[in-house]
Amino acid sequence: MNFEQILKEKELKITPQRLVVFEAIYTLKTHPTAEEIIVFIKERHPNISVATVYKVLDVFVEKGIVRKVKTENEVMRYDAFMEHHHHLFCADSNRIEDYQNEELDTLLRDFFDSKKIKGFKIKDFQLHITGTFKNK
Amino acid sequence: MNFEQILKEKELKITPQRLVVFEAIYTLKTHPTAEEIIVFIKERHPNISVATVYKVLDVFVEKGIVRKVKTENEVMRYDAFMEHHHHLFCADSNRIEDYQNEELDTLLRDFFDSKKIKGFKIKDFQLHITGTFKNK
DNA sequence: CTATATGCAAATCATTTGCAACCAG
DNA sequence: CTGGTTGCAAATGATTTGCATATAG
Repeated sequence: MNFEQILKEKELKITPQRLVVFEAIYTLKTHPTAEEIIVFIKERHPNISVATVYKVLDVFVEKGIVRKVKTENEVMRYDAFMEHHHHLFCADSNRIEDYQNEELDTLLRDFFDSKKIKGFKIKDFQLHITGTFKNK
Repeated sequence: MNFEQILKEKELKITPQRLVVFEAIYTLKTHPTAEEIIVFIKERHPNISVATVYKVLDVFVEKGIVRKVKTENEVMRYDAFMEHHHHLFCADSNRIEDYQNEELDTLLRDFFDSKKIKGFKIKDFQLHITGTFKNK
């Protein structure tokens, strides 16, 4: 894949910094943190600014070149509901709702019982459903 | 549910602060942030310390009384892999791997086609699979 | 009593911002 | 040229920490 091509398609200027951030993300295949990307970059381009890396990453996410992975945190949120359940995330706001469905759980459990994931032992799974709420 | 009972079971001392945090989380049904919990609490107990709320929440999570909801952020992570896919989260480390499976996607798509979620329009879904990696 | 828990203020740490200088198109 | 980009240093904001004091059991 050609970085310059992608930038051009997204109507972004081709700058050395952007190419370098691209290179870092594509070389680090481990869902790197911004921190890790910065370390990687600093090794070969000590002059690039931390703020610039963040800015470039923001633009990339905005343009759909790169995706943020949902992980444990954020502004941390707590859920008192301890039963196995899934979540509905509103695409337009911070609203989150619980979603529980026995049938879905059975479906998934059966699926993973028959189709194991090589080298991975499943403890639990949770579906993150993104969309929009109609009411309210 | 009896808060004092739960604390006792978990071998935690029953303190007014813990009861108040409990009350906040159970009253706020919106997956509150620590911030929101603190605001709620401050209104009725202006004397409780912010640091204490964080400490209490940490203990609750540790003891399995409350759960952190996985959301967009954390120390933010970026993924260059833009195709629809799921994630394997290592329970013991920060390792995350992509997981892609056509069959699973079809299964889920079919499920949600027949079983709509009331008041919610699904745009996308992503399965967060937690477990342990055998190798490495 | 004694280990735990709390409160305070200072410290951390990722991320953001403001703004002047820079450079891609 | 000229607006989009960069770099710097300072600002922000959530969360944590150290430590002296308070308190549950």
